[in-house]
Amino acid sequence: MMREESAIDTVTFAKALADETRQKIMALCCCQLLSVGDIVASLDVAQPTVSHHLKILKNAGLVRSERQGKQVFYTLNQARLAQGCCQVAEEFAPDENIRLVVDRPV
Amino acid sequence: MMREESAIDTVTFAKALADETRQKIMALCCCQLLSVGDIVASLDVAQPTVSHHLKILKNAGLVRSERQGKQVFYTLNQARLAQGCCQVAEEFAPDENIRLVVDRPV
DNA sequence: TTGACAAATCGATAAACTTCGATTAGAATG
DNA sequence: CATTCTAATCGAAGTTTATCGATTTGTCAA
Repeated sequence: MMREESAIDTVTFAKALADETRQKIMALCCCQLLSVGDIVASLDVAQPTVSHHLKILKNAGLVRSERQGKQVFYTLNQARLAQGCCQVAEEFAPDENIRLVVDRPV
Repeated sequence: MMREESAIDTVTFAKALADETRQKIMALCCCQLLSVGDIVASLDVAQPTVSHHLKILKNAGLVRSERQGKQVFYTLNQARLAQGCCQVAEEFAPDENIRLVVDRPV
């Protein structure tokens, strides 16, 4: 499995999501491995800005990184993001029924 | 039903969640109707600060308010919160299966 | 209508955040 | 080892946000 099992700090989680540029980065590397350069090329912002946002996302556990030679590739940690969403919902909306459905087709 | 059907702006939603004081307010008026004074009494912050945060939460559709005489009561809109969580999960974690389970026991 | 009470708005201040140019660190290559 | 390429870090500037005291608005009661 190797999922992050630890609980997420909901403030850290929400702050990581609370920026348009970071949401664009998340959307970009949602289902793929992208280098920092790839992300910079896709988003009208400078390279240090992208690195800054990636650091915040990484600190929240929302992206994984992997060095390949000179480049560093990032990808969204969807499981962690889903976990954060569920945790927020469970904590603040206990009367609603939100579930992480585990019977995912392999 | 009378739920908010409109899609939530995920940046506005995340920004509304991205503050510790606001999360405390949400936790407080999660399952009850509380006046601004009640909230102020529970949270070590001044009344204008609470009003400020309530305005942000209200703007995001996360609380409902209701005047009763001199007082204004607030309560968390759990359905809206759950909707926002699901929307974020669906948008950024499409490979995970998160659902708003509708077969809620009446 | 006057007074008292509750909450919203205003204005100012301080802290946090975003952004970017310049520089540094790390890795491959000649 | 020098060079080149990629990404991280640094430092500064500008913007946004959180906070509070003071004031205003709105409501009820006397």
